[in-house]
Amino acid sequence: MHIGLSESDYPEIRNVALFSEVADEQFRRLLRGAYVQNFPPMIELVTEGDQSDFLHIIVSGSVELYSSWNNRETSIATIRPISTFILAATVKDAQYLMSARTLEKSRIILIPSQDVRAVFDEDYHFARAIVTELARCYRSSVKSHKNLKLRTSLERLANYLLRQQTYHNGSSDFDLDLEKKRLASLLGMTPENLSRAFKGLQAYGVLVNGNRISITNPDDLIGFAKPDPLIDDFNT
Amino acid sequence: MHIGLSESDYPEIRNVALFSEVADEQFRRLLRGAYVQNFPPMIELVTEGDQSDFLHIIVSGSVELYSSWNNRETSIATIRPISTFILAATVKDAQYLMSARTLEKSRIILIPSQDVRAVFDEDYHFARAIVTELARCYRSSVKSHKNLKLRTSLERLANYLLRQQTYHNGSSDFDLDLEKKRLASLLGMTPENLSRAFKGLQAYGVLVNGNRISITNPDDLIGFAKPDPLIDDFNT
DNA sequence: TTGGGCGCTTGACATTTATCAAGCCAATGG
DNA sequence: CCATTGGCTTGATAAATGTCAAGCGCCCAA
Repeated sequence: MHIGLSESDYPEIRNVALFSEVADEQFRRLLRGAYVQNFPPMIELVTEGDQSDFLHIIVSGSVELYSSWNNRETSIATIRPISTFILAATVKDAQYLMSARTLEKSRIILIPSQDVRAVFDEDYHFARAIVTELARCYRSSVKSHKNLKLRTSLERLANYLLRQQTYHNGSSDFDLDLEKKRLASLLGMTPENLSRAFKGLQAYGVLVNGNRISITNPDDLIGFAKPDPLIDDFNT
Repeated sequence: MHIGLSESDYPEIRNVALFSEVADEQFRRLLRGAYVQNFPPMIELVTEGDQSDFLHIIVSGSVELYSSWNNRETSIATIRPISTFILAATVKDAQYLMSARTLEKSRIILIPSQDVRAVFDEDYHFARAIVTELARCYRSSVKSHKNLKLRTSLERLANYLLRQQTYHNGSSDFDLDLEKKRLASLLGMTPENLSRAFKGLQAYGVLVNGNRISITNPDDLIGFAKPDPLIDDFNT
């Protein structure tokens, strides 16, 4: 399963925003100790509480960040290409706060954490990129926090659907790209409650057929969901 | 109310971790456009949605970060000296995601955001300090998220009290340093519910008398709260 | 000094959300 | 092919949390 990086992988990685501006010498240094691996679904990549060994970058597939306490578990985020995850632990040389598992067959780049910290110290562009990425992650976390505390589960679901619709270029029909039980956990509710919440959104023109969502009356749904860029726009 | 910085303020600011390693020249540049201000209680320092103009550093007093949506408001964090706040917006040159208000009379340093970004580009030590601080904030936010989703309100209160006890050097008696209605909002519950939650913790040896908390049976409370460093330790 | 406001508490009640149990259905593997 | 599994849904019920209304006590300003 472990495969060292070959030169043919370099252009793909260069395209990751984090690396696009790094000087060639530092770029090679970063990748010297790196691996690319293909993982099957449902493999635990990272365990919360472990020391940060590698910075992970997902190139294809999807990864769930989740956390456990006292026999309960909750999904915290779903990561899709091309993105890093758990950068903060790498930067701080600290324990992981979340676990990570593949949801599908996924291709992941692993860069030793110590190399990331070393190159951070040497290459200004890389440092800048790390800060930007960290700030983005932090702001996503704050948005998520606001979403949880300021909205009911029905409102969270409504806004989730609107975000998914945007992601699917505004199409009125699209497929959920998560199992419903994971979506429930991500939204902070039980699967049973999610099922009922979908029913509750029928009143606002949401039709559900298995994984297929149809939004028949967007204005109605928007009127209910009241999406807010300071919560729902993951780019700002 | 606006007071330009004088040289006598410099040592105080130097002690802020963010600035302790910055080269003299860049340090002076940072402070050239900076202000120190003393604010009365309940002054709104930052409004969510506004563009980030200044990096704020609290030197004395306390500041509440909060957020609103659809006529609801929630407290997100309380900031105490010496600490920055809303660093991510400054770094990204983006809108504030949270509002901030003083809770008490507070002394705040304001550094123009553009100077922060400029010195970041010039001074490696400052860049390193910013990344460390950002990572710390991000991790705090993740812990907070876990706290909210994995625990009931009673468990959140119990763990809050244990953290406060630690903060007060493990003393069995201490005063709450927040109004109860703000504590309720911070913990994601109503004041009524908080009032009942305090009653519910009597069973675990928590006595409440106004703002005074006595923890008569710490082991019992710990047994119930199950504190976890990956949620409750704000230093890791 | 006193009246009003505010924080806090309490009780009664409503709503939201979770839990438990059962059943359906599609996918999977023998 | 059938049996099993797991995801999903539904109904009944329970638990957690919020809302509304009232009252107490403290502080502060008229």
